[in-house]
Amino acid sequence: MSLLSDLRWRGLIHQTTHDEGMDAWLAEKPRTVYAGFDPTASSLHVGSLMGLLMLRRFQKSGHRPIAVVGGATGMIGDPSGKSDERNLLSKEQLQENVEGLGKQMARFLDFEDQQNPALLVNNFDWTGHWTYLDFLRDIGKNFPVNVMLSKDSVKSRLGRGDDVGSAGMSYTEFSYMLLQAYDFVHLFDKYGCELQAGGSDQWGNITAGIDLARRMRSVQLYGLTWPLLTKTDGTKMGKTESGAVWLDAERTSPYQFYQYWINVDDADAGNCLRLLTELTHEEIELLDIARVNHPDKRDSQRRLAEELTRVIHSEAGLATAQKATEIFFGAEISDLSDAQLTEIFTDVPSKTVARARLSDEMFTIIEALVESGLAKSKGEARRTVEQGGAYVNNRRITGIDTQLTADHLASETVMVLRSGKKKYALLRFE
RNA sequence: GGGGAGUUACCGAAGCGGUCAAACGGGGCAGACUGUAAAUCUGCUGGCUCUGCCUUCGCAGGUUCGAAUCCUGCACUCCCCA
Repeated sequence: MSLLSDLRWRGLIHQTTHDEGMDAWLAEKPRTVYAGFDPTASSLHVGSLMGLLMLRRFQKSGHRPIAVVGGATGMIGDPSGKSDERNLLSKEQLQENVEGLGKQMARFLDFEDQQNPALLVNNFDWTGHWTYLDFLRDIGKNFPVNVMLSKDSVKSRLGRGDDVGSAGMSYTEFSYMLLQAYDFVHLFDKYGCELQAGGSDQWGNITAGIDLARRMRSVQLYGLTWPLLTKTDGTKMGKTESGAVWLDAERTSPYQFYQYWINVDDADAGNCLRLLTELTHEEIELLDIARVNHPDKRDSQRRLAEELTRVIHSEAGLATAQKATEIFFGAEISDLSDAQLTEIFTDVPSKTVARARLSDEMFTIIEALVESGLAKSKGEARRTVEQGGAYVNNRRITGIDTQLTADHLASETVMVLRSGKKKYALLRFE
């Protein structure tokens, strides 16, 4: 099956510039394809997954992917899909973000491949040196304003001009598409890049690049967009109550990341499997059937979480996330090492307590709950125990007067306390 | 400037001399149920060295054997009239 028909089957094609000929064009020889990434944050998040995976799919089919971070365009702010003028980031902030993003991309793309290594570039490198006059002469000359005005990204903003509060767009943002269009031409010149992929909101910018290349170089370039990743309830994928789901383990631990996908709605699971994994069509269809017959097993979510966590946090990160899941959902904790526990409970608050208290003093479950912060007062701790909500190493503690001793340690120095179903805390005895 | 109403625990809101750590609702916490969802049901919900003691009812004083409840002053909020 060809790459393009696979993408179509998955629902990953929103629009292409050549619905008819692109398949054959891609089959003809390895092509170079690029997608852009917005450096407004120092880490990639779930929203960037589509682009990264798209490039990865192309690379696996033998094409050469180029990831472009928008060091220059990020300074301007892409108006596409935005209802308001964007705040500009400082150059230093952008530089930092660009570096952060590069590291994460290596998880998706192979930069070492002999045949078609991926490439990571920053568009500031070929945009930064332009002077305003030169840019207007050489690039701006090729942009008819009437065409620019007809782009959706511009129209939707201008239409809002008479609304109170959110007025129009600045000249800066209006110029954004020139920069992105020039990126495409530059990448064609330097790397022979002939295809640009992007989210459906990038259509206008992509076609602007194709037009520019036709005018400046008399070549025909290609473009395709993928649909926006949304949930059936209309909300954005990758958002939780506590904020975005990041691809950086420092911001979103592998466990949290894994859990996010485990909790995907049944209604969204099939779509996610298609859009975000590389599972075969057969396997996805089997999961569809399983989801209808045994929704409670949640095989789809499990598989989705597994695939994505593996790509982003590697096999080891996946193992940690799964072990943590097992433990967070009730498995008794014993015979683990400090290191293992620390890894599993990265998201959990911990407190250090003098080891002597385990042997010399009376250290009761009540004190432990208060000490760890799980209970605000001894009264609250007492209540929790009385109601059967107190656990040490996931084993329920029933007696209010229960003494904790070295026997209650889950590892060399750590004890795992839990209040209720999900609230955990660690006590380290040193 | 004049007149009136109010200020109670995390929030809303009862209580108007002892039986008030203070009804009720929401929230929160725990338990049961469950697919790590939602709903539902049950219990708890000031602190402590816990059959008792301590601190809470805008703030400061006072009356009384005894005050969240009565009196005085102060602060803030709201409403009405100018």
